Amino acid sequence: MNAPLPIRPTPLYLQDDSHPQARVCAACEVRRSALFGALDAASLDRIHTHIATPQLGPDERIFGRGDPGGAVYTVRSGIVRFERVTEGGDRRIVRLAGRGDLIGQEALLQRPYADEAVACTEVQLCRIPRTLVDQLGRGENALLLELMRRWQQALEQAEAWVADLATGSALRRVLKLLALLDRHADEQGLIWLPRREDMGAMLDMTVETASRMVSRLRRDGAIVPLPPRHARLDRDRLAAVLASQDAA
Amino acid sequence: MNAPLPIRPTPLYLQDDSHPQARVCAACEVRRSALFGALDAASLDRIHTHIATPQLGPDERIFGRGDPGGAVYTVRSGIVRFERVTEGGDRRIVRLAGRGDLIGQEALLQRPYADEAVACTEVQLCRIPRTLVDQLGRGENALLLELMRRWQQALEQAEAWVADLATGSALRRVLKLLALLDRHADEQGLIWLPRREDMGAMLDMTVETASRMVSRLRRDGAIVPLPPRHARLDRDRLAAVLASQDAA
DNA sequence: CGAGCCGTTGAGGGGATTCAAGCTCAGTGG
DNA sequence: CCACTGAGCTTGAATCCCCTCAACGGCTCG
Repeated sequence: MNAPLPIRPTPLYLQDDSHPQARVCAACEVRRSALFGALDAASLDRIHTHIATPQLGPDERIFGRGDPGGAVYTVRSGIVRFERVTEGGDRRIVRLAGRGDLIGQEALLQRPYADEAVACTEVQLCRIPRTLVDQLGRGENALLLELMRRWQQALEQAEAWVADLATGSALRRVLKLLALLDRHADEQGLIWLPRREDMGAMLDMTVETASRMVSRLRRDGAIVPLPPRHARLDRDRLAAVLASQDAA
Repeated sequence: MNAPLPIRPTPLYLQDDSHPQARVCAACEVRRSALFGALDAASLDRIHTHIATPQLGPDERIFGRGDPGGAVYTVRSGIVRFERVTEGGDRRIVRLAGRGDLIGQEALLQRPYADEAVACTEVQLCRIPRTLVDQLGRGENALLLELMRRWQQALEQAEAWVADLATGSALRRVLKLLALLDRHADEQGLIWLPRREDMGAMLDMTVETASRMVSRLRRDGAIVPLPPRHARLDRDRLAAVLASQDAA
């Protein structure tokens, strides 16, 4: 059971004669960090009609690997995972995206999606058709800069994933994952705690090992699992465990 | 000992009154796959004077993590590795770049470089000052598209690194690395074979384990090391070993 | 209430690390 | 010319971490 996300009311100063979706876009709480934050009100007004804001539940698919890329998405809330199947035949999660992240950028290059994108938590998206960005790209330079910034950000996240989550002992990798998830904590300070099977797909370990590590941290008081799929972290104790781990 | 790379003569039809560097750019053997392949001759003529073509030997540094990003580079030949130091304190190679790849894209966003870039083999580069792309970006759309394409390519390589090189047994990871290096083989079919220490930094294993795996493949006749730092692969036998590995 | 999924824990075995020693080879200097 | 040296590679033995296989408990749902 996942509690529905709160819906913010439209600010009063925007309840004018604009198109409804334009008001939603302008009021978007992630707009300052979102892709279209780079656009002025006039540009926004030209495109708002084509932007959908789909909402998905856990384990619902956003797009699949190989699907024709018809749109890019901005993550407004929630966590999205990118999966692919290794040649060995097992599922591997290669990256996570959270609030403000841009996903499915391949679409802008008229390419099929490279990975399967699946919602981890309840997820709110902005769906931006590819053609929309195409025509904007002709004139607006701010958008392109913002786009490149996101691209680079995704790249750095992918490299950080290799450096952090694919390195060291099982305990260390779990600690790093928790640190990453902590950056996506909700307003009550709760994190999304993946199923052990998903943790295995992220960290290349078995469900048993993932369970053992989480249990160990739970016994140390560093994490308090709050089913379903959530937990509270004690950052200090986690840091202490990580430090004692590095010392060894 | 690394043999000097062959220098191609300038095609006859280009020996006109152009600037010398313009001729070099136009004759560049990787141009069709290079960033500026998207530009026409006129644009090329405007910028050629500012493009340097540095040449580096093995283990020479191209840029360091945190350096102010003054330029992007196209790899004309050779292999470049991206390193960073994990919080654990040990060196980790997070990606490789080869012919035609664009490196240091952070510079276009006026950011410092995210990783240390080091030449693995003899490397030839095109150095493209950031300001040059800035002014081109205003008018030329083809360049921007090409730029985004490369960005996406780098991202996909990073994700494939996680899926391939950070997954499975030590033998499997070594096999995957060899397959990757094979795609950068030179004209004689030789690959760059990293030092065991570097293999360890790529695959998160010890030098001893890396050595054991290479030795095992050598005994199986799947790889013939040709010091210094090179080897010849038997693709069929490598595939056979990989298959028998997956079966287990 | 039984079925099924998920998480947990234990026992045993295997693969990677750790620690250690010996090897090749290039460079150096007696 | 050749011992000496140090870096890189290889191999062995012991240890340990993680995987595999197995069993069990809590929970949700039909």
